[in-house]
Amino acid sequence: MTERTLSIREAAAETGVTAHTLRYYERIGLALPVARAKSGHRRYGEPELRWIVFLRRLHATGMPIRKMLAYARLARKGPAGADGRRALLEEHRREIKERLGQLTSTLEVIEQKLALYDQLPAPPAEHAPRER
Amino acid sequence: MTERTLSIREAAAETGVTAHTLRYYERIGLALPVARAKSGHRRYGEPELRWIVFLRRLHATGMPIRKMLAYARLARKGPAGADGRRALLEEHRREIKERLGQLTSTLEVIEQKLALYDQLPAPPAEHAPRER
DNA sequence: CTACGACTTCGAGCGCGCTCTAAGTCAACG
DNA sequence: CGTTGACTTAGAGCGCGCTCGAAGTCGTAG
Repeated sequence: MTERTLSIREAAAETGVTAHTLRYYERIGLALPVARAKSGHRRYGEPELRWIVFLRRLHATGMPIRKMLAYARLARKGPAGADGRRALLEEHRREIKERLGQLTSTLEVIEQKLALYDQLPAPPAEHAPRER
Repeated sequence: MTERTLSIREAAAETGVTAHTLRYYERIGLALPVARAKSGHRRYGEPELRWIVFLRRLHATGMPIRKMLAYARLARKGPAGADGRRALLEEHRREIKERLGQLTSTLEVIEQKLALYDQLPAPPAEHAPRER
């Protein structure tokens, strides 16, 4: 029943960010001040880790820190912030879908270009191939 | 048969970047020095526009400018740079696929969270909902 | 008791990709 | 001929998201 807690180094390894970044997130208010050992050292539990991982997901999919911050503030308000959180998530869902489309269409463009390298005797010309 | 050329402003509108950015791309070597009117003003033709659009696609899908620069240099070498260009494109294809996976899995996470807002009487708790 | 190493805070610094400013030139209009 | 306005260059500045350095504290090993 002992709760497993991690040092900042371990938490960093677990979440895939650096210890510097964990402290940074805390000081800008993206994460709450975490529990401390009596030495003053941070101790991370499961909920903190899950929160960081979720933030990184949002960030990796293009959400800027300012928006994550807004979401974090709403989360701290509990039920009162539910509508706002939902709106932010819906907005981000839209943006993810947009990015998916962008990636997919560029993937196609690249596949086409690559196909040229396979099929042509001479490599495809690119804009202004001369070099002086 | 007259070639249609655009001013920097028009080219910017056409490609979706600012005139500032067009000049910036030229000075860092991402785009070749473009033709000039006798006034000294830049004149953009079709190939230049297509090149810029392609660069923006690469960039929008996560390619850093340094890599685009490497690609541009290879393109200027013509056939001699074909292998290198191909390798860069293949690498970027891999990264795009990775990003697609990341976006897709995060999209699922968000869909799940959103589903909670629809089904629960109380909104879902988030890490450390208290606000002092 | 001492030395070590992992932690702490605070603040400065950095790489990226623009973005903007200042000062000047040129062409066309009235 | 004078004004307007779109362009030119070179270089400084900026927002983002970390990243690092300095200086100090704590707790365990030898």
